[in-house]
Amino acid sequence: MNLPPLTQRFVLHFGEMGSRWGINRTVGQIYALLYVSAKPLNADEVGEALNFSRSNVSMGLKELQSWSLVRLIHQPNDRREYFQAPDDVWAIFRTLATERRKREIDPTLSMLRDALMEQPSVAEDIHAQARMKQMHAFIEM
Amino acid sequence: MNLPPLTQRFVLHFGEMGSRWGINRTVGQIYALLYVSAKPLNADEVGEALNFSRSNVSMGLKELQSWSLVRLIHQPNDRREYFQAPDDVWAIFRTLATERRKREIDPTLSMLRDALMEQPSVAEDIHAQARMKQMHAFIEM
DNA sequence: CTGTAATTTCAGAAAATACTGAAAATTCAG
DNA sequence: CTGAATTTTCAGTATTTTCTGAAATTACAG
Repeated sequence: MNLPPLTQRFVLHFGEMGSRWGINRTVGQIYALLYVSAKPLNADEVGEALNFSRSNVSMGLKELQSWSLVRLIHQPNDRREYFQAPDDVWAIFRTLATERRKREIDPTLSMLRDALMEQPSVAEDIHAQARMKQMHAFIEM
Repeated sequence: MNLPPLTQRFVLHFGEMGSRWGINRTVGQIYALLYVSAKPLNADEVGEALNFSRSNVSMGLKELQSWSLVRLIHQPNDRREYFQAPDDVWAIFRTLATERRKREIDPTLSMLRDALMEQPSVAEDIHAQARMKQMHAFIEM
């Protein structure tokens, strides 16, 4: 990895941090690099800058696209795909919040809804269901 | 694992979900079990209910305590340690938000602060630093 | 104190996840 | 169409994380 010092710090930090989020080191670094880059980069440039295999970059970019965190664009007279991170920090935040709800909250809500429909069959489950109800009410709000 | 049906569903779901949060399956399941349990449980009971080794339970409970998600209590005339999940859902949410900030936001803020003090040495880093400034301002707010 | 019950630590095994290179698929200029 | 450029897929390998059993430590009743 051969990046200017500030960029490198930022990229490495996001790599570490990535794992505390749901994303992995590679994906975190790719995002960080695109975030601070002055111009869009193509997959080869990303791989070169971070020393990742081309296929790893491809997968990482796919994941970032699925999170809507990077956008794919084309340069005139260049067949390759270029990527950039949107620069409006507010928009990034909203995107992240939405995606996170979709992945972390919604499945739980639906599980709880299902469980609340059931008739508890033993004493312990009566209490358990009551607790689930509390949680459900809270999240719904 | 031999749990009543609703409890089991809840526990398994939290296990899966755990990985989307920063916690692992085991820890997620332990928390879920304590959350729906009508009474505090000791480590052996947890291990028995979930089929985890005693040491795994010990580590999981440690982690949950470090997140302030479970509380350690003692029963009269019983030397073992019992655990329960606080029942105020609001309090749980606040705890989680605090812990999450501590682990996910604060380190980033401090890295950004440091990076903003530096004098960029190359053109790319000038732009990178400007982007970091945007991010810093946003988080700070 | 002493001995037993309870908890924690930790090195290594097991499982899960991430990463790579090679091959397949896709895209598009000519 | 053709074929070169580009991207994607995927099976296998490498790395990281989780989990366990055995041993060490701690807590406490008598």
